[in-house]
Amino acid sequence: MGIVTRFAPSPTGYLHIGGARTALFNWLYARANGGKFLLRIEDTDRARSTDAATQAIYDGLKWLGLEWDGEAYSQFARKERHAEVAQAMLDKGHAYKCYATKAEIEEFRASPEGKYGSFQSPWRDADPATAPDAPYVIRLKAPRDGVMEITDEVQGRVSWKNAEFDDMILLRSDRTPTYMLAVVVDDHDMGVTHIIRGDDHLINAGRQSLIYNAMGWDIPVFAHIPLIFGDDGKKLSKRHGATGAEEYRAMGYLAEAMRNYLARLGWSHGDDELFTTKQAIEWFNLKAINKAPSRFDFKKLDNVNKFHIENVPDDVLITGLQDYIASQGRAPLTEAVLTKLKPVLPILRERTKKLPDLLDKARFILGPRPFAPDENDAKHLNSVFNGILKRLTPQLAGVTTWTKEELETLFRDFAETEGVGLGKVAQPMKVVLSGTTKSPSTFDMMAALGKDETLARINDATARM
RNA sequence: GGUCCCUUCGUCUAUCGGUUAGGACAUCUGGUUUUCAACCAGGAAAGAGGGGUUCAACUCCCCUAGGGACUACCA
Repeated sequence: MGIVTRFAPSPTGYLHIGGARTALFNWLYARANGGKFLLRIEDTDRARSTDAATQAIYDGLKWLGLEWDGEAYSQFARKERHAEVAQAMLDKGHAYKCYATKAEIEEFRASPEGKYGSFQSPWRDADPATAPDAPYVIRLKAPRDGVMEITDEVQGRVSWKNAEFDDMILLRSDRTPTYMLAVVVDDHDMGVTHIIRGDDHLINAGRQSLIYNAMGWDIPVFAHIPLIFGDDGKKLSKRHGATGAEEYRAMGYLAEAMRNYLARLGWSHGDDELFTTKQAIEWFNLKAINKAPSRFDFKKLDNVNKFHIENVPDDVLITGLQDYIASQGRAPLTEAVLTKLKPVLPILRERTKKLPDLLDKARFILGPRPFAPDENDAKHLNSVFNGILKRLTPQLAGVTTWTKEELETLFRDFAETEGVGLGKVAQPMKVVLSGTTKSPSTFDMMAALGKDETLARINDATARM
């Protein structure tokens, strides 16, 4: 029973992080059930839609690994079909032409009764013979009695009195469709079986069901997911920090981590917090989606990111790195660099929260020799340490098994005979090897660098002191 | 104003009538450590309020409060 989901953003900006999660849920559900995940750009608002925004949505989804099936649909391109359906509704008597002008409607809204009820068109039951030769909109002839009930996979059963719904406009006077019409027609034509979207659309599910019924179409399964808020419980906006998916790439988050964090925000699988996308696909279901909105927590995201930086396969990490670098407008890492990087990846991944941190740590293997010490770390290369080096270097030169463990033992013994803490020796050595103390462990670096290179760097440093 | 939705530690959440209400992040204390850090041990921390139903309610029902969505020829 082919499941079809869709993500339908309007291209008026970047890909919002809330939208990204909606897309993720749709994607997860489709993948979990062997279904299709479709993308539709809701570009019927010509004034606000831009190609750049459409591209930003594509880019954001691609970065997040949320590949859609087939070509993306353009809602605007389907306007003839929308008009056709509006006409069909007219023919079936479920819609009517309304000649009320915008001025008349506004006048009604400004009036006392306009404060409460919605606009009731006098043309609903008017004799067609009295119709003027003037522009008109096509309105839905919404039922006045009865109840509209929908069953939502997340919200449960929700109902409204039909009287609550107004005769919404289906086709504007310029023959373009409104959102309400376009969505229903497109979802129907695209064969969408499950509509997973933000719960700001919950009422629209009722309105749209009216159209489905009028056309005699099957109503899809609804799942209205709660929105994401900022840490203060208000709608997530710029002042909370990043709201665009792209920004997270630029900050150095892994797509795998974003998928994990976003999936876990509002959905759960018992106590599982850290999981792969593969697991998320296996576990995902609509029933476990929470009904309450959740707040975005950067601290937790950092923690999730740290986990994935540590555990993701090498090629995924490299891809993430390249994505990050591209987001900074820098040239990609070359093959030569990657060859140097790959062997030290294990020591780079430890204790790193974000991709730029990892790159910082990689300086010891990538950076040009000799290293000019960082401003804050230059103090380590003082005369005392110079003396220490004089006694230590010969010992190092005599090492036969150049491993992390052997070196650590040697340093500990050495520090003990010197009568100083290990930190007094190992810490300045980091500056010698990398120019900074923000590096991997001293012994990891030495082991990775090899004996000759290590000795050469000590030489560089003593020349400077 | 009206309609609809939501409400467990600071945060994300588990619990599907019977638990000392569990976990994770953050936080605090102690330990360890060559580092931005990490790790180990331990602590503090929650069912919005009020009524019901029931032998028993975080869990079911109602009310109140607070938050949110919608109420466009936007989507």
